[in-house]
Amino acid sequence: MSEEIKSPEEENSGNFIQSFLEEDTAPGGRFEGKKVHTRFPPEPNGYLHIGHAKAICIDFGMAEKFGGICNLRMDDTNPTKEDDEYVDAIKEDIHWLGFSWDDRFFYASDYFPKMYELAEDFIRRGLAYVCELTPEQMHDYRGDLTHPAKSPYRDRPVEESLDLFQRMKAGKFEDGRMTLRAKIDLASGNFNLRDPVIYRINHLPHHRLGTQWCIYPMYDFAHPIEDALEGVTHSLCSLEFEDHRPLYNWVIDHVNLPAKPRQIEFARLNINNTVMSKRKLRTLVEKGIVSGWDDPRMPTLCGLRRRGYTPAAIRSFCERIGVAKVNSTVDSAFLEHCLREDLNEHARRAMAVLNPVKLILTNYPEGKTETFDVENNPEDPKAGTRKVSFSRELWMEREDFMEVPAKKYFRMFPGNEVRLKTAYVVKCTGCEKDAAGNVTVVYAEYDPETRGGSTPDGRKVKSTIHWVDAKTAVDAEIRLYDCLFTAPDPEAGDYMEELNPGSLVTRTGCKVEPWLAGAKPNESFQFLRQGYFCADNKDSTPEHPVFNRSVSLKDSFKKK
RNA sequence: UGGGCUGUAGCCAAGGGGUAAGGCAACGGACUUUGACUCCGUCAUUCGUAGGUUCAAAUCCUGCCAGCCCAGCCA
Repeated sequence: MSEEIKSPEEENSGNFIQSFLEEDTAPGGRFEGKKVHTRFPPEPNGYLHIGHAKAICIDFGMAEKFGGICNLRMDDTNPTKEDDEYVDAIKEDIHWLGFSWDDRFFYASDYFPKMYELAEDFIRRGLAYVCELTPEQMHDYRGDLTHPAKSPYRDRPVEESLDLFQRMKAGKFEDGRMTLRAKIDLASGNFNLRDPVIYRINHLPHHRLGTQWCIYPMYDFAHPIEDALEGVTHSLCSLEFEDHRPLYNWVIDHVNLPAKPRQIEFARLNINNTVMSKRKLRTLVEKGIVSGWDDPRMPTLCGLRRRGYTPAAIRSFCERIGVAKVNSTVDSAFLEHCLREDLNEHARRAMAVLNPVKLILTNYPEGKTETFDVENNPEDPKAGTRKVSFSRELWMEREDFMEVPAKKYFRMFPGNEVRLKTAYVVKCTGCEKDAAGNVTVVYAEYDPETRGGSTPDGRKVKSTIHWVDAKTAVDAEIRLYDCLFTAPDPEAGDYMEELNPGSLVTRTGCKVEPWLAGAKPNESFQFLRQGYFCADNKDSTPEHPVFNRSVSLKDSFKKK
């Protein structure tokens, strides 16, 4: 009875994180009887991009799958680059993707008092000490792959460390003067364990606490505590934190908190030819190479949104690429596929001529106008129909006409019949050209017997082309983005200077159906055979509609 | 050179002793009032590599090779 249709979630039949969660919540498991509790912990120092979308889908998705919950937490432990602007943008983008955290929105900075208390406790227990090495000395003393680190202050008396730490907090020392370090293992092959710094002095004002603090906990100390305080069971993060897990566990083991979260790492997302580094994206914005974080060429969520990408497509993509520990690079064609799939189902069809040339039906009465009903989406009858006007003079796509047809070309050329979508079958009779040889008008005769586009005599018409009534058409600007902000060669290393701004062609004087002038921003349309477009949410006005192309259609005719 | 992690098709990715899922891409073909969509078919005798254990190995064992991450008072 029920048809076996694979949903995207079923496509990949599970992943290793899921296995861990099943294990941990099963009888006898580490978190038996507890509900899975994850968190998404962005640092508010930039906008979220498609790479974060993967993490969000994993963090929120896994919790959801196990009937658990996921917190949203701003990991604001370093005031240097953080800003409230980013906090709001991050929340908006996650909501847009379709995830919610209810009342579980937190700031790491909320826990500063508790963290300070725990740090003092570490000192008292001989687990931490104040170190006065300069950053340069610290580096020199760190040792190397085969030689252990040196730390002259590690045996400082507890009372002395405590006093210095309290004075650090009181603002008695300038930035960099001293640090608090965890006393772990100077000889460890894992550098993170060579007495890592856990508190540093920074007199920059914090984005929400101002100058309340001048010492800030480091990630390795703060993060496990944040997780434990929130009752997180599974702290999912990316592969580069694997080496930090022993330190994460060390903090958890030595801190007296009931929750014992488990860190699990997975590979972050790479997409070929796509810049996926927050630092580089920020540079593009700061240097003015793009118009902002939401420039439609950016792989940021707000950029993709403005470009016409849908939350459903992005989530489908994230679910279908899977979760593993291999560093991998997903083909950008797959992202595009997921978008087309969603848009094909949901985007309304519209007629728009990107590169117009006049088409005159010489045997159609002057001054006459008729109206056709066109389906808004043949994939979805519920999308209804709309009225389209038709008269003697129309706009057609310049590339839909060839005076001398190429082989395998079966659109408009003298003597050939084509169908004007939903209107009539017309036969091309010729064209008019200017002095330079450019086609200015295409002439054709319509067949009154074919109203609606069907042929009563059953003859086949090879091609159907789109058009817009010249009498009612509206001028629009259409931007054809053919790729995201790219690096020409992924192997190029630090290619900041070589970033390719993405291929962008702006077409003005495009002709669109009149109702499109009032299109809602971010609603996607399929401009027949030209791809999917959405009204630009910033530059579009009712007088001057602007459309961004999200993705083109696959065209099979281009290969011959 | 020390530590950690990873190798299954062009790209993702399941599978964890019983004879290589699925998706993308590609390529055929059918259908089509979008050269789109949809549909059907093809696409790994073999799982980095060399040995070993076994009736049976992508799965277990050993060696080797390759790639990624780590020496911030970033996260």
